[in-house]
Amino acid sequence: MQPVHPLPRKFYDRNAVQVAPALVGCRVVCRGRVARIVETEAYVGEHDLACHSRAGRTARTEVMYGDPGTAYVYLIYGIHPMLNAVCGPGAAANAVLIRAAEFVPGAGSEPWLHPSARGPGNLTKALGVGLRDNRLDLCDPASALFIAPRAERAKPKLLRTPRIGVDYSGPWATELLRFCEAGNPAVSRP
DNA sequence: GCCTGGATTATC
DNA sequence: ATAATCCAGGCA
Repeated sequence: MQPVHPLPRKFYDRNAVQVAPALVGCRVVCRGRVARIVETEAYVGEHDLACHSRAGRTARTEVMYGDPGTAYVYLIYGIHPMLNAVCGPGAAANAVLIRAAEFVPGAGSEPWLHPSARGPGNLTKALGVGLRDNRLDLCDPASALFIAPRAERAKPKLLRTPRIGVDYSGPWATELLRFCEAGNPAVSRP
């Protein structure tokens, strides 16, 4: 078996709208558990009214201005950690939210406890991603958390839809910035 | 300091 | 439809 190696920093050093579709099919590796990404969302910077960096540099968003390829993990509703990958270009404060992934048979991961439990909160729970993982370098193979390229050759068939849960963001609520693998049952919603 | 609300989920 | 649960961000 080839050692699974992380995507390089340059992969992330571009707009989230480019990175988000490219991450579908890639594998999240967290402390020995592996999951194949099937759903992502792009948050495209300060002008995006659904993006946390709309507030500019703050204690929370500082990580988004750091190196592309850094993990941005935050707590939503006081309950669920959300996993993001910081994108660029440079310090453009873009990020991709990893919303759903599927169990990979024989890849060292365990099946999800509840196959019906989907969505970004359940993903972090299943993988063991927590707030302590905020600011981890996703490009470091020694990192407890990183993302590896697609195992399969073919690019997944993608569906493009508005993002989930951003109704407050006015015109940005309808932008087609969510990318799902077509027909995959692990996607949080059709 | 105080107040509001959220990139969600499970349950009624 | 709504509670759970807590912190970031805005404003005083």
